[in-house]
Amino acid sequence: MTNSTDIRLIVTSGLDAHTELVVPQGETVGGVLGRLPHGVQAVALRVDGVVREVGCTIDGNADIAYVMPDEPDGLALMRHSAAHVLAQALVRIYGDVQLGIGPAIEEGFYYDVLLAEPLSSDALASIEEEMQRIIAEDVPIRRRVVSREEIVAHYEARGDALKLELIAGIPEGVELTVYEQGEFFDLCRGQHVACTGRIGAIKLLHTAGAYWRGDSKRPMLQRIYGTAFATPQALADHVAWLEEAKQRDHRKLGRELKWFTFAGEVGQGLPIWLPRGATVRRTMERYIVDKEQSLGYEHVYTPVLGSVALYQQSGHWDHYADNMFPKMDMDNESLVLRPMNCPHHMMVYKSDLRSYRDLPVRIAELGTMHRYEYSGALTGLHRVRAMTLNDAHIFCRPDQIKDECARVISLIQEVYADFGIDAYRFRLSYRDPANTEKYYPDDAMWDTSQAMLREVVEQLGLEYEEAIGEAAFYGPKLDVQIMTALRKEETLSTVQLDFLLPQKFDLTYVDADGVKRRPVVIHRGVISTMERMTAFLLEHFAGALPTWLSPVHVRVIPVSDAFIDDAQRVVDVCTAQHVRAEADVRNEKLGYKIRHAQQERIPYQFVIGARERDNAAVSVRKRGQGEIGSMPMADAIARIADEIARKRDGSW
RNA sequence: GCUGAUGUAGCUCAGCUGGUAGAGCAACGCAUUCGUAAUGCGUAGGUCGGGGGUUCGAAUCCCUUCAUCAGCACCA
Repeated sequence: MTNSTDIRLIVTSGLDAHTELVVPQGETVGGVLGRLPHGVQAVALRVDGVVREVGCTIDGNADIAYVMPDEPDGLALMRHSAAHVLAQALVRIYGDVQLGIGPAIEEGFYYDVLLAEPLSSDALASIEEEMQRIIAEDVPIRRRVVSREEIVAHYEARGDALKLELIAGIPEGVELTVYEQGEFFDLCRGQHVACTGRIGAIKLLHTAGAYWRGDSKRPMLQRIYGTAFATPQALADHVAWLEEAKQRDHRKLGRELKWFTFAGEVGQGLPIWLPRGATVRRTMERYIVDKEQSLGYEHVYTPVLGSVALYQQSGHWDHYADNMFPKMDMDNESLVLRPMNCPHHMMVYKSDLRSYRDLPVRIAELGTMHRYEYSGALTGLHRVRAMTLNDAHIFCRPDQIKDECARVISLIQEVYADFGIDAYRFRLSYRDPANTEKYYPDDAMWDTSQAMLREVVEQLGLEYEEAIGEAAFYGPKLDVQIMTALRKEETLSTVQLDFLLPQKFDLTYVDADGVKRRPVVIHRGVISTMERMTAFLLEHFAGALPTWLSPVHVRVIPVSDAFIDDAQRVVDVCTAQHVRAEADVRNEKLGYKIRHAQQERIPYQFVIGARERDNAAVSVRKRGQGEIGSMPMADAIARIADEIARKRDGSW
């Protein structure tokens, strides 16, 4: 018989789906798991869609599902608990450690701590050992509500100013909870796994500095990064992946493939494009300029220097002076290396009287600019101090905004298809109204422009996410976010609506009624900077870029010295058809040269021996595919030329 | 910029507690004239990131400086 205080639970998905269970009202998640066939494998329950840890009670009828240790929610619980175990280990080993915060993150967890001594990798190893011990002890993790007095007294006794500050930041009246495990407990909102033994496999990865509460004016703590997985195998797979990721690092590939270098003699963050990399860059530049010109963009050249007054007028000086190279006072001017191209393009617009019929005016440039990035921010080609942006500014009437944005978005989509980039997301970046320092203060302008951008994206039916506080100081952005091969998210393309610079530069056009009106500016970058795009492509393709973008399309390999002249003739035919080819005439064996061509990620190899010479043929090898066989030279070259022209690699 | 780590041949790295620098790959030379991911032998290459100090003696210990890496903060 069902008691009136009983509740009915239905497992809706996963293991034991469709199982029904009647339990007393107020039964715990742990109790429910104990009654279900596979409940012991789960780390928590999803109750009506909400994750509940084992100590939670269930107070009414509900749909439930297991939270398994290898799914994202389960991993998050486990990693959060692992962070507590890390803290417990630190207290055991060091005693007087102040604990900041220790959350689960995307691929693991960290804990920010204040410790008298810096942690060496040996120290990390012994902390990890202590963590293993705590996990082996399999102590229960219990949630307990505490009074403010009790918890404050505890942390005062421990001298933990960090925790005391966190507590002080929690409003009166909010319930304070701690999670206890053995002799240790941590102020925490939860949630956690049932006991330390439920934490599968852990590994501490590295330490780093991190500002307390993310504020560069506050002290720096030691952050210890680690990760946890359900099984040792899953952890081993992750560690192996980290190793593989290192092999795709664009700095490593850029050096190996001789695309670019950095020289201390030239300066920090100032890339030197070597011939191979320069060929890739020139290919991208010619491509995008041709494409933009075909779409009504007008390409210009403007100088890399600009007057400080120009940046004061644009407002950039107030926001970014610290990130510009210092000004040069010459004659009666103060000049800086330009950190962006917008003001120069404003002057292009202002060079003529514009009528409503002229708009939209689309001014584009491969704009070289220099920014004083903080030394710690410099990373290969990804963050540099000298860079060239595929930049453009579209000056249009308000009624043209949507159409122009739509055209930019479709350009972005075409370009990504040609570059072989298929996974990307759209992000609307808004201002953070609370951050009055960072954004131009005009609420009406922000409301209008943010709403307008959202409308464009919705009308195009694009999926998007929203990010508060990611806008430029002058307006909202539509950013195109891509996930790099190293699983870092970054912005490649951007479309920005700007009502501010037209005011600042007093831009006008003459409308149909003869009245001067204000145009709107759309800032947009499609292939980003040449530097950043090159870094991205190297990592994304692990150096093996689509044929049309590869620095060398074909390596011609004579079987022996006797065929050097024949190989050279093949190179000449390729070159005449704009197929980038070079011969490997070193005195080495065939297999050796093929190996090298493969390692250099050259898309095609032509092997030339007696059979080929006698038949005007080449023996084709394709990167990643191996030997394809002999075919007439003219056919092979035509086919590759066609792939290059279409920007699509075919299968042979 | 901040915290920590690292810096040895073009590249990847070895060199224990101080005793005077080594390997593989690459380069170059010679032999070989080769059929689809490494032919053999040989040669050359380093004031151990720079500067200062301790010491009879420093790649090794200390100080300082520069650069790089991880992360933080920043990213128009």
